[in-house]
Amino acid sequence: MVARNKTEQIRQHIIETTDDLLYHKGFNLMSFSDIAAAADVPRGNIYYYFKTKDEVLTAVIEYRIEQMRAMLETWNEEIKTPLERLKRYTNIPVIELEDVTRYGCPMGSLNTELGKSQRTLQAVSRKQYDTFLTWLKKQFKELVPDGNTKHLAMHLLMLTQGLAVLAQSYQDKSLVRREINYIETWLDSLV
Amino acid sequence: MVARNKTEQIRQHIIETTDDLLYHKGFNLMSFSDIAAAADVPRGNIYYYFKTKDEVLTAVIEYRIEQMRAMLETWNEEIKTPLERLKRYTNIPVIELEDVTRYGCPMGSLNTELGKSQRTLQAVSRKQYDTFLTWLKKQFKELVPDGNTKHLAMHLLMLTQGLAVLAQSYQDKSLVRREINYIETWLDSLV
DNA sequence: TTGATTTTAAGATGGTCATCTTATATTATT
DNA sequence: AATAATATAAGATGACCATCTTAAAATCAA
Repeated sequence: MVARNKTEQIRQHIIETTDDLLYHKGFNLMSFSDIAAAADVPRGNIYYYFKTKDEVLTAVIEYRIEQMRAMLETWNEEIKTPLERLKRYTNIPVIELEDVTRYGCPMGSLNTELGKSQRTLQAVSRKQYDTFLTWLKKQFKELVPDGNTKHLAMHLLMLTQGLAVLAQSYQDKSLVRREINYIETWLDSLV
Repeated sequence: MVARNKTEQIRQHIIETTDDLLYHKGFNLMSFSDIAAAADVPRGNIYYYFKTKDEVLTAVIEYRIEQMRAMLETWNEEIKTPLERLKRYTNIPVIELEDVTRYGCPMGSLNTELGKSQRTLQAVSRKQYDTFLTWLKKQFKELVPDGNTKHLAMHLLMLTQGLAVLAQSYQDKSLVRREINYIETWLDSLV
C-alpha cells in the first residue's frame, strides 16, 4: 500500500514537472534527460514509470485535462451567468499574461508542433481543445439558445489562439489586453 | 562567371527545397540530411553553401520575404481599392486551403516553434509578420484614415493566425471558409 | 526472518544529429 | 598545357538521443 502509494506519488511528480517542461521547451526539444533532471529522478529510472516519451506526453495531457475539468467545474459553481463564465474563460490570457507572452498557449503551441509530423500525438493533445469546446458550447447554448453554439465556441477559441500566437511572437502584453477587451465587447453584443 | 552562377543556382535550389521542408517538418525536426536529400546535394557538400543550420533558416526566411514583397507589389498594382486588397490578403488561407489545414501557417507555426527556446531565430522568422504588417497598415490607412491602423493590422493578422491554428488542429476546411467570411464582413463594416 | 516482489540507477546500445576535415575532382586563368 | 581557385563528397567527430539490460537495493508478504 505504502509502496504503491509512493510509486504513484513519484509518477505524479514526474507528470507535474514535465507539464512545465513541455510547455517551455515543446515536445521535440524535451528529452528524457530533461524530464529526469526536472523531476530529480535518475535517468534510467524514468522508464520504470513510463515506457516511452509518447506515454509521458499522454499522461501529461490527461493530467492537464483533469485540471481543466476541475477548474471548469469550479466556474460552473461559482460564476452565476453564462456571460460571466465566458468572460472568465476569455480572461485566462490576461491572468497568465507572463506565460502567454513568453511561451504562447500550452494547448495551441503543442498542437501546432505535433500537427506537422506527429499526428497521432496531435490527436492526443487536441483533447485539450475538445474539453474547452464542450464547455464553451454549453455556455453559448445558455447565452444564445438559437445561435450556432458549435461555431460560436470555435470562434471564441480561435480568437484566443490567434491572440496567443501574436502575443508570443511580439512579447506584447498590451495586445493581449486590447484584444481581450474586443472579445468581451463581442460577447456583450450577443445577449 | 559560369561557376559563380552555377554555385548561386545550387544555393538557390537548396533554399527553395528547404522552404517546403521547413514548412512540413518544422525547424527542429528538419535535419541537414533531410535538406541534402530534398535538394539532391551530397550531405557533406551542403556545408559549402551554408555553414550552419541557422544560416539555412535565415536564407529561407529572406527568400520568403522576397517572394512576399513581390506578391504584395503585384497586388498593389493589380487590385484597385484597399478593401479589395485587404480581402485578397484575407483569402490566402482559402487559396492555400490544403496546406493550411494540413500544416498550419508557415509563419505562425515557425514563430511558435522558435519562440520557446530559440528566440534569436524567432526574431529572424518574425520579419515575415513584419512585412505583412507594414503592408496591412498601409491598406488600413487608406481604408480608414483615422482608425488605429497598427491595431487594425495586428487584429487582422491575429484573426488569420487563430484560424490557421484551429484549421490545422481539426483539419477543418469549412472552418476556414466560415471564418474568412466573418473577416470579410468585418472589413466591409469598416468603410 | 526469509523469500518474493518491487524499485533503483548505472551503464550499454545503436541511432541520428550538426559540424569538420580532407582528399579528390572540376573549372578558371594564365 | 600548367597552375590556381573552386567545388565535390566521403568519412570522421563527438555529442546527444530514446530505449534496454541488468544487477543491486529496498520493501513487501509469509
